[in-house]
Formats: sequence, structure tokens, C-alpha cells
Amino acid sequence: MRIATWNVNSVRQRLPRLLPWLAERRPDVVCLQETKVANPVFDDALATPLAELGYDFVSHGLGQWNGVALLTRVGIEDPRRGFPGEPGFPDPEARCVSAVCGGIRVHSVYVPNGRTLASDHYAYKLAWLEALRAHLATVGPEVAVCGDLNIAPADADVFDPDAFVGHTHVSEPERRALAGLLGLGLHDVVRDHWPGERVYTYWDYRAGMFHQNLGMRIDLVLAGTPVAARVRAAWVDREARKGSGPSDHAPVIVDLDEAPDGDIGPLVPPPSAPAPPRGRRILPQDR
DNA sequence: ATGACTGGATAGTCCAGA
Repeated sequence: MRIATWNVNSVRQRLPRLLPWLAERRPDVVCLQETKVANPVFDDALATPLAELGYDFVSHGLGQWNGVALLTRVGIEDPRRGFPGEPGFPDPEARCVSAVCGGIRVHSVYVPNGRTLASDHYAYKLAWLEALRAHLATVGPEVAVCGDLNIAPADADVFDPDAFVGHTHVSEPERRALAGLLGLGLHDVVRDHWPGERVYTYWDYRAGMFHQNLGMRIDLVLAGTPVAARVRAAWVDREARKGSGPSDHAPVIVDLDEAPDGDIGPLVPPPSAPAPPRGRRILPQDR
């Protein structure tokens, strides 16, 4: 099963990139962030093309800001918009949608930006993350939290750590909040598979940042232990950041092996082998 | 170089993004 997450920076503006990307990469489950549309508009714009590509979906959008969605070709059970105890700013915002897809409770999350360390939005970001942690503590291990976490987990995840001192995304409270999620038994599967590589998912539109590979890794796939144990490949689809009309974020793609039957013995740690050559992976839908 | 780009709402530019 292939799971992907992508901050599309307006799903309507990104349709000319999103639809061909779905047809090419054929992810089974897709988490979208920053859709920037209310649900009826999402439905009007995407219901037909997504059906043609074989996707069911649930969107959670309240207006022109934020907005998340889940697309799936492997079923969509018990979809939920938001989560219990989710804070607002002060009103509710559209930052999390989840459903059980292929036996995994998949969450598409768009963590608040924080703006500046002195901002009310920063306190909101930390409160939102703590509420997410409390919620996830009630969910079983067959779980994935995918999306724009708006936190660079370590200094290796920003192009110039010195340039970020005193800014959001790298502060200790934010990193502690992320560590709280990992403390639940979630695994940062891209970093686990590329422990020493420079891997970014976001590059500012300005000043040729992408061309110079001056980016940040803030879009993450966090997988529960049994899900992380199934990870075969985990990578950033930089191709989607190239060309005309891209999002400023690239998708993250994670391939899972088939789920074990359940009584075959203890689970092993996730393999650390590199991703297989592109184009050679046999996916269930290719059979 | 306190910049540079893009999207949304608006109808001027301003806010938000990270």
C-alpha cells in the first residue's frame, strides 16, 4: 500500500499538477493539506476527476485558509473531521481529517504555523500539538499521522540552522511537542530510512531556493510501530516541486508491505534498505 | 538587501505562508 502526503497550497490552483501526479504515482491513500477551500467547493472541483481516478475522499475545509483532505482507493471507514479536544484560534479551524484506510487510521494534519515565537499563534501551535498528542494516545498502533507538521525535527532538517535561531519550526518547545508524538510509539519513517541524507520537503518560492536546494523537512509521515515495520520505501517526490505551477512543498511517499496475518510472531524493526529503483516496484494495483 | 514568490480576498494593497 502506498501512502502519500502533500501540502498542495490551494487544491484549486494545484489541480493541473495534482491530477497527473495521482495518475503517475498511483498512491492508495493521499493526505492533502492547505486545500484552502470549503467542502462544497472541494466537491464541485474534485469529485468527478477523483472518481475517474478511482478515489473516494473526505475533505475538511471551512474557507480560504487551511483545509485538509484524504483521498483513498482502499476504502474509507469512519471518517472524522477534527479530533476531540482540538483547540481553535479561537474558532475551529480545518487542520485534521482522519479515516481508517486499508486497516490503518490515517490522519492528514496541517499543524498551525506559529508565525513568531511571541505570537498568540505560537501558543496555539503548541496547544494544538498537545491536544493532538492526547488524542493520538487514545488511538491504537495501526495509525499514521501524515502532513505538514510545521516543525523541522532536527537541525539537519533545515538548510541553515543558524538562520533559524529565534524563529518558529526549530524551537525547543516545538521539538519537544514532536518528541511527545514520537513518545507515543510513532516513527519518523523518512528519517529512519535516510538517516544521513539531506532530505527536504519545502522550499520557499523566492530567490531560487529550490534550485539551490535550500529547504526544510517539515512534512512528515509518522507511523505506529506495526505500520513502520512494514515500510519498504520512504522518499520525497522532488519531481513534483519542479516545472510550472508547483506547490512550495513536495509530496512524501511511503510504500508499505502487505500486512502480516497477525500470529506469525513478533514484529521486526523497520528495514533500513534504500528505496527500490523507481518504476520497478510492484504495487498491488499493478497486478 | 528588512528583498526576492504565491494564493486568497479584494478592488488598495494586505495577510498568510515558513
